[in-house]
Amino acid sequence: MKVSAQEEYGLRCLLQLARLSPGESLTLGQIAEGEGISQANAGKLMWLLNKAGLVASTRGTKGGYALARSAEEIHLSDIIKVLDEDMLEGHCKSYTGLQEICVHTGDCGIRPVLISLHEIVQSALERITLAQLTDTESNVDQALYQIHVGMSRGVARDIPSPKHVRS
Amino acid sequence: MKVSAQEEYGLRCLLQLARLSPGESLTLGQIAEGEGISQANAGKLMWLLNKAGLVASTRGTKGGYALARSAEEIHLSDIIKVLDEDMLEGHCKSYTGLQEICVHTGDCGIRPVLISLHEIVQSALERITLAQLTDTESNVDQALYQIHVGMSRGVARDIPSPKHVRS
DNA sequence: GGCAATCCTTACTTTTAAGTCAAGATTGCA
DNA sequence: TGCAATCTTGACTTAAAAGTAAGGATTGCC
Repeated sequence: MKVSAQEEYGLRCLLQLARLSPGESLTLGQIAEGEGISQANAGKLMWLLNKAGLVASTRGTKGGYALARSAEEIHLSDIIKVLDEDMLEGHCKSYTGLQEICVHTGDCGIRPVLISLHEIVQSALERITLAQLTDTESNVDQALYQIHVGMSRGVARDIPSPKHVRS
Repeated sequence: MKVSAQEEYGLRCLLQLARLSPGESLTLGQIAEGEGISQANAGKLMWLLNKAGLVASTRGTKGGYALARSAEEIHLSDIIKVLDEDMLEGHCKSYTGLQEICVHTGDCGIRPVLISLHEIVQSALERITLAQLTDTESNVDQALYQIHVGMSRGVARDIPSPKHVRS
């Protein structure tokens, strides 16, 4: 249950764009340098994000990338959805997309759990915008802490508070 | 952000053991057959779970696997932790474990978010036991729905209720 | 028009995760 | 003791994800 490299770097590249002033843009070279990845790799990520309508690209000299809409209107859920291709679809194929068929048809105990987990993560991601990530970050920490606390209500079990939240 | 094949199948194998009556056990062959995977593959998973102290194995004829403690005492978080080797450790190495080093030292914006996400998932997993999964399952659906609802409190945003929860 | 800067796209290589195989070790039973 | 059933372990093969390379297409500028 990890964030893939594609998800992580795609998110990071978008973050660079989110920090630009209106009208500015970045070239592939600049984005790649900022993340310490190859231009080719950054190109692939930006292509995906472009195709999904999250970034706008202009070609030719003076070209580059910018967000397709304001950072306030882009939620992490949008981004992850794009970079995490084969989402849980199909009938009873494995959640990972590796097994096309599995022996558990219908009532394979853990499937509802996996789906619910996915929904929980998705809910969290829907509450965070790119704009929030460009701030001082304490903003996001607060939001995530809220979610954390929210979860613990109504269920009898202690949750350690996130260590990185500055009280 | 997917559940890996190893996590999914490991969990499923444990579920088989959780359904046994006290004193019973299953051989590798039985476990493998139950999941539709090869015996070799099941062997690898059980070995990991054994090493982590979640299952107990006995060798020789009449041997097999059983849970090392009661299903009520095994939380999904325990299981996932074992099957998802390189957890977020180290300094600023990528969350995915692929990049040993990255250019973002110190304040790489998204890291706190990734960690918080991980904690959110972990919190959810800590509230579900293997025992709950062996029940009618509506049990777990309820628990997860609670978490879902809990999250939405205190944050102004609509969350679609999980489709698979039978009202 | 010509050239340079840039994005676009496809095919390829490398690395990692997943899965397999086979030989070894342990136990129970006749 | 010997054999069959079982788990254990390490090396190997295969499949998927990640990353690279290179040529094509578009644009702006002189």
